[in-house]
Amino acid sequence: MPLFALVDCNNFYASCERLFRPGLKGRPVVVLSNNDGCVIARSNEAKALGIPMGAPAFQWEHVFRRQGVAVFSSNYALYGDLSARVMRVLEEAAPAVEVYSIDEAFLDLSGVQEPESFCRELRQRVTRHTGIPVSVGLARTKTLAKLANRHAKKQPTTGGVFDLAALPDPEALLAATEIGDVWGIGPRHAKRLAARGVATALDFIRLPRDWVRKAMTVVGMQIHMELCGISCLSLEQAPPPRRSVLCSRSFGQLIRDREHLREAVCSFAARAAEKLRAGGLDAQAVQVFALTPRHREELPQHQGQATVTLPCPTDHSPDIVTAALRGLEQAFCEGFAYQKAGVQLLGLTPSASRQASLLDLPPEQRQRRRALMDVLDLVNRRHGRHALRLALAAAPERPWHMRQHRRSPRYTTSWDDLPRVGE
DNA sequence: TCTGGGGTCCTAGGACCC
DNA sequence: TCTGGGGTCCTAGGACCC
Repeated sequence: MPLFALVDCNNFYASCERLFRPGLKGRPVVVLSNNDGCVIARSNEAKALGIPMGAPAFQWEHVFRRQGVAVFSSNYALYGDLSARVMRVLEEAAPAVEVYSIDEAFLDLSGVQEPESFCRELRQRVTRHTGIPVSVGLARTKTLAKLANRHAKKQPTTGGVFDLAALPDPEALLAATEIGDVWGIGPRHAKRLAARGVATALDFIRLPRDWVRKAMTVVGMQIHMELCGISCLSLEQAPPPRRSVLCSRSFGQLIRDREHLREAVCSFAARAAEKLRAGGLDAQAVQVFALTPRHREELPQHQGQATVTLPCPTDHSPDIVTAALRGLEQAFCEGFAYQKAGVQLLGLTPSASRQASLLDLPPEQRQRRRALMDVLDLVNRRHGRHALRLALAAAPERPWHMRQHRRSPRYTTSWDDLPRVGE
């Protein structure tokens, strides 16, 4: 019988911000999304103030001020680095680890004696080595381990570790879990299920599996089985190959002007191409989209989108930018005020296995193009992401660039931002 | 004034081929 | 009057996750 543990960092981004500012201990902390748009992480104190996940920041500004909430723009350089440290501790301690997201990992503890005390020891180890608090849920399936983890987080009596597999009556926990809180059940399915009288995870497992399969596809059926203790999802230690690369942003102010949108799309395409090369991949197609604001019904709405297929797979920034701008010509409509745009690269294949094609350039020209991209990436790695950019790409001082007024220093990834002790 | 960004998977339906 | 069938590939849309 398999045994899974889910290790999840508590309020991860908020915990990261607190790490180098001991003065924030016990104070409410929130972290905002890109563009300082909405709340994406909250310390327990912030949760206690009733600030919901996803809350638009501007609506809560008065609470932030009145309650002395420490507010941060998101600082992914910091979170990514601390995440890697947490994962390293897990990998050193556990036999098999699947890094599931920036703040979560599944462990396979099938052969481990005394799994619960193993997890308690592991939990302390992570805190000792990284300063990040974590919770651990144990169960026979990944979906149940998620549930166990929620319980470990919410119930202080668990001491941050909860073993559902050792419980004599696991149905009690299912009965206490709202269906929308089950991993894989989103708001749409929760609503449909509610209409059928399903309020809890226990109600759900009592539905006939055939019905679930029909109404919620094989994905729903797997959730059903996993909640019943039948493991369908295995530990994935090697990350699956990427299928797409996306770069999109909301703008600090609406864009009506075609030229400005071209600049933005050019920057996004160039950034997407960098990510592509970093992963050693080529793209076969470039998709561009431009959207008007979702929450402004008084404005005319438009969702423009176009896909351009490349003559042959490439990771060359100018090719990708050119294709993106062609796509934009189709997606863009004069007279609308756009709030967000993006470039997505599709049909990814490893550059190493690139097929020779009749449309390919002669070898010496290919080498020159390759060398150019190598230099571009090298300079930008050494001197910052915008050090070298294509002529069409937006200058960083454009007014519609995203807002990030409250970003903390890059304490762990930038020499200039190292925390100072004893000042 | 102000509501994120980056991913995955599944299915249905159309195009296309033989 | 009557107009095949089966397979594959691609895409769009929907749903979900963190």
